Amino acid sequence: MPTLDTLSFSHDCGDCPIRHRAVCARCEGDELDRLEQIKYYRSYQAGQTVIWSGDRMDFVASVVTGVATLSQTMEDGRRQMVGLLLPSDFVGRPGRDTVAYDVTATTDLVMCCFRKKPFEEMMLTTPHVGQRLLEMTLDELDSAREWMLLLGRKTAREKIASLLSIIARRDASLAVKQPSKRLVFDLPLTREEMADYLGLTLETVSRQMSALRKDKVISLDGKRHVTIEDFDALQEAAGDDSDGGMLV
Amino acid sequence: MPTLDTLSFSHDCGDCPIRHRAVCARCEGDELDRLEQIKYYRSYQAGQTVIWSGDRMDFVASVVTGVATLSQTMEDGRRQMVGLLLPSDFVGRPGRDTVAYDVTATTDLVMCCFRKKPFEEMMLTTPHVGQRLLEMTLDELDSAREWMLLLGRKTAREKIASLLSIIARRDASLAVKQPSKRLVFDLPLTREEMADYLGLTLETVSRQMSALRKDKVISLDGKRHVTIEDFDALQEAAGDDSDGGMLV
DNA sequence: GCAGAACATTGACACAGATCAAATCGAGAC
DNA sequence: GTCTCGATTTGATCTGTGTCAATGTTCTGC
Repeated sequence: MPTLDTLSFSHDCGDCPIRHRAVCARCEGDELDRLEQIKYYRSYQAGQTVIWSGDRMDFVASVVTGVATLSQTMEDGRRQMVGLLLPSDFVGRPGRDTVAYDVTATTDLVMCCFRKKPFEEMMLTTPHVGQRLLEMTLDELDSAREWMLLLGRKTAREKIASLLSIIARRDASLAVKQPSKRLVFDLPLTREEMADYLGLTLETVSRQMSALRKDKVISLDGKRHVTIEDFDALQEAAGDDSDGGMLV
Repeated sequence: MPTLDTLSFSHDCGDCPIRHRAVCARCEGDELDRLEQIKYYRSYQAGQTVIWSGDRMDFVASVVTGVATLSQTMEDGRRQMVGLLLPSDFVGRPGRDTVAYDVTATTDLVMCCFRKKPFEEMMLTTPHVGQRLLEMTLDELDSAREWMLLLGRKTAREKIASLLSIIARRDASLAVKQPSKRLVFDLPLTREEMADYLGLTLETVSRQMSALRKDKVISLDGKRHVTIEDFDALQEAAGDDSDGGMLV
């Protein structure tokens, strides 16, 4: 079960967005200065492509606000999303200089970038940055594997419920603090993007959203504003090996 | 396109199997001695479970000979393979002490293990071990994402062709050196395991294997011994964004 | 060589989700 | 307000893969 810890933000970072996931939590003095020197911000509009697969990528980055996706496309146009980047997520591969995926902004997006060369040099001299990056990569590998279970074995309804649950856990306005049960958030994805995430068609996504609404698991206000009426029922529908909390 | 480099063995390691993927290629003197001290071998028979999901795992390891799988199971028994470990592959997560997947030997298996605690200490004092581990983890993440495309968007025939191509590239007796075209190897997986890899049922796997045989893309000698009659046709059938070689 | 078990193939049929098509909704432009 | 266009929903139908069931093959131990 993914710990809330790895999923939650940690906005104690003031000026240094990469601390969103605490890459430099243990950096001090000099090291912070060095990070400051190689960092800059980039903004993209909803729908804009950040980089195309195969392009040279000369920076690594952390999402500050907005949502981006990684996706792969086959020659005939079939598309599969392989990464969903929410605020605090990291993108970029120290040690490789072209990207293997299209990176797209699905909402307006601000990223905090670090020029790659100096970042890599910093990794060599500052071991805990590399260690933190390893942890983050292992977490991503875990979530990729969870995603594989979803793609390979879950039904359409379970896929939708899983996606809503994933987004809710990270994105839900924490204002609504009722431990589980009702959660409110805005979907950062179109039906088509949801379909690309889940390995479905957009029509199936739409039908299953309607079905969950009819079953009173969620309710919709407009197309994007979602209320999860019963989080436990949603988890149930997601087919997750739950036990809800940390019991057992 | 996965480089042959990341896929090929590197058996220049003599006594130190972890060098299979060159974790300690740059280790010398003292460091090698330390690795020697914390290492030991384990053997498993085909079909044996190495560890169950949720168990404590107090070692990290490298596959010396044989094949192992990582898989996830849902409460109702649906199963998805999420990792395939061939010789030279690494398993284990420094920094986390329980496993999230069942690890199973699908053939007789020998692993070279390192006790985790001292291995982690070694990572702290020997940065290049951590760096190499980061590279390996990033490679695994790439292949997990390739796998996600397969699970989410490929047809049954494309899935089978992709799997055969993946195994062939790593496993094929390199004796048969004809650049592409004919390749011979033994499948290390049963039809059911192939199905768990691909998100299919074993019946569909069997039917598609028969179809590829009828179309003269492969031929079978017994159930397990496979000859790829036309590697290009197989790649074609896999729907891979090829261009076959390094042209373009 | 034979019995039994595990593994694999093949067939008939069912159904979840894809495809094709049409209707409806909603946000911005004017 | 209302026009427009993309996003979404809904409907009708088709199809690839799953399911259930029977049969065939290969390997092991005796």
